Amino acid sequence: MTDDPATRRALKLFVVLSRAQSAIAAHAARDVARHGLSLVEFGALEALYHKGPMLVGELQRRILISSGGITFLVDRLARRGLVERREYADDRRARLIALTPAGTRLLAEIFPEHAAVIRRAAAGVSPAVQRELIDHLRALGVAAEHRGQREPTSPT
Amino acid sequence: MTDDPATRRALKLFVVLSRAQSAIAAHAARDVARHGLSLVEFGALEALYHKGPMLVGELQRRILISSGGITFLVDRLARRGLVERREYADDRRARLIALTPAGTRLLAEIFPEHAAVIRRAAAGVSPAVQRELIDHLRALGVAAEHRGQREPTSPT
DNA sequence: TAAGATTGAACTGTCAATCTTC
DNA sequence: GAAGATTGACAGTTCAATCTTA
Repeated sequence: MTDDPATRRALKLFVVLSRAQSAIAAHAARDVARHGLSLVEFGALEALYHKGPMLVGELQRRILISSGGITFLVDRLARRGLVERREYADDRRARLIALTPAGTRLLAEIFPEHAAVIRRAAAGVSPAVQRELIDHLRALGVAAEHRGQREPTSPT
Repeated sequence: MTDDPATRRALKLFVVLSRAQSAIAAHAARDVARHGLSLVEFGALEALYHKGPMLVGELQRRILISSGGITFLVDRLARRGLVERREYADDRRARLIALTPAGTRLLAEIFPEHAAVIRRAAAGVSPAVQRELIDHLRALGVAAEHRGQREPTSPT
């Protein structure tokens, strides 16, 4: 595979990181599916529920989806009466997305149980280990993101 | 959001876990895209490169894709001449998937640089922290997977 | 000219049904 | 009847092009 121990370690880390993420995501997805929602749909609703109305682009960056994807997603949620588009006076190109009363009610109903599902899925490791994981994963994520800031243009 | 500290911690853990995974995956995807491959395509080729030929179902479980998805993926890779389907004498329902010489050459060419990309993406945390992360994420992932074994039937 | 959002085409993945072999 | 693989219909995403406003 590779001889260099640092490289082997990094590859292993990426594998276990991906597996753990997908194992917990599977629990989360199964839970929200009971209410006819995908994980991405739930993520958008949850962001609006906890942060309040936000611009389409803000929501897009928060849930890591393409610009075309966010438009289609908001369409879907709007068609189901869970969110609505509002005009944004400060910049008439932009639109504000907000939960409708029905959307707010739905989230108030399903969020607590969803949070409990995540809590149980993570309960395999102790609180102390969870705290360590949070710190270290945050550092790992931030560093990896910053390394991506510079585009893959060849240095002239 | 939630008052219970254990629940808050688990939600936070899931968020940083997802962000770290996707930050590293973004580097990996950008790297293999230079060769016209998606991350899933690369994952399948890499499995075959390091483990040798395997049954369709084995490959499917290894890269976490649906049964329809694996057939479509193998079709794509076969059309590009990177893998081939072989008959499997022990069970004539099954098929063995193997890299072609061209597929093997491609992986020999791109794997080292890909591994280096992952190594650099993970370099934001020290080797000691990486080792801890590997152990704890493995425990977290295994526990979360096992909890999924029993279906969501209510306890009687 | 650029930035925010949307559109339409193309692609990738899932799901349920099916075919073959066990 | 069950298991391995495939198929076809469909849902969800991305990408490039476009429209509107800054």
